[in-house]
Amino acid sequence: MQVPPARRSNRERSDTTRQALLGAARALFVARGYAETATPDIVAAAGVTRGALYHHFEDKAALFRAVVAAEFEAVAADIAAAAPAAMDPVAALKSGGAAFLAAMQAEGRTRLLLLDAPAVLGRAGVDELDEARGGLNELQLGVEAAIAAGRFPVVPARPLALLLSSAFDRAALAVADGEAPATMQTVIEAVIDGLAADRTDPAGTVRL
Amino acid sequence: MQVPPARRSNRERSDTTRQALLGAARALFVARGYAETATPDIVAAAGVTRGALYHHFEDKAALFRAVVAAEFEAVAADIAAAAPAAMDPVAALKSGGAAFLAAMQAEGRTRLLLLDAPAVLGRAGVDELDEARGGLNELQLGVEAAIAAGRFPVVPARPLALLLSSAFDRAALAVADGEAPATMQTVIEAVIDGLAADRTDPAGTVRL
DNA sequence: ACTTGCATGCGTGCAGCCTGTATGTTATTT
DNA sequence: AAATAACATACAGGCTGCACGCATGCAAGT
Repeated sequence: MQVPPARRSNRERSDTTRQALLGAARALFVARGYAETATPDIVAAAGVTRGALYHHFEDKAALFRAVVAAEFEAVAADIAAAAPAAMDPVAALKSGGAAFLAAMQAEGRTRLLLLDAPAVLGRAGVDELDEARGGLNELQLGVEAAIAAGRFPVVPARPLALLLSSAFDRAALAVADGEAPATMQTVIEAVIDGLAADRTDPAGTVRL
Repeated sequence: MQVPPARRSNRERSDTTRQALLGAARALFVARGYAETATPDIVAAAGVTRGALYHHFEDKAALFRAVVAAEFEAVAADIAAAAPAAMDPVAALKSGGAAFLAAMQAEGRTRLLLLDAPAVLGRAGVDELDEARGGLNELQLGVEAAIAAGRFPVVPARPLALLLSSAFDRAALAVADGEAPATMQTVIEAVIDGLAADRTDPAGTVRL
């Protein structure tokens, strides 16, 4: 029997093709990297034409940006899903780090967010997307809380958050490359504990 | 008057064109990034033809790899030039970090080594070049020394070195983006001091 | 309700550029 | 003088972004 073009609203059509493009693009970007992935391959996998791609996205980089934005969203969601919330600031940083480490192990996530994204979108572009959905801001708030509670040394919160974020990223990369998660988690906690231990020193301990 | 082709040895010819290519490529990679730099532009700037480029380098990525390798070499040289050498392990890490931070401020170095290199050569490829000329190994040795001296917590040295290296990188990036070097240095020292402070705790201090 | 006009979603073809290689030419080494 | 290294030139294939064309959804007026 004939299939009458199944009258769909424009909104529906757009959404489905956008999703198809984003899905196909993500898979190929992960498998081959941004530079090695050609738009003809993407649209073939998505079952549409290049016309559709360039109708929905300004260019190949814009498509990539959309994929990365969705990925940040997913990371934030994964972390939020595992959030125990209210606890002391230092413990919160540690458990947040663990949650981040776990969330980043989703297939291809490290390549997408930590390898290709900075080169394609620039560091600033990545940070923008990251901050748009929690990420860095969340971490900075955690650092500020730890400082305010007197558990961390009094240093500029944003720069410290940047360094910690970078360390978390590298840890995620190491795990994705085969390093034991427990090992990286241990080292991360050593760094955080260090910052915290530092604090109690002048006031709460006596050095012999 | 005529310029007789000035008989030059093959070695000389190769060296000069290689240098011209590396120099021109570096400048363009820094100015526009790897992906946006075309080989025709590189050879035009170098005053040779694409034939020469593909005679000396397997492909565009190989040329980039050579540029990156030279840059790591330069970083190592800059750091070595500022090395005060023998001091206590923790102080050595701090001064090493400062030297690294300063060395990375050379024009375009952060873009080359921290943004494009990971995407083009892969994390493993970058680490390989880095280790080939000191870099990570140096840092790992420093960490091992601090641990051996009982100044750092007993954690796997390599992973900790990775995290610290990553933090240093991010600090260099921040400074290149306009952040005050003193600020980043302060934060880095806070992290290192934290790791060190941690250590004296069980043995050398009494917690009240 | 109908149709008229416009906007949206998408397919197709084209122009320009870029990479890598094959082939030719000149200079150097042996 | 033969062989080889250092380059120059020409070419093939592929990719990106845009211009254009077509069909369908949609909003308004009557």
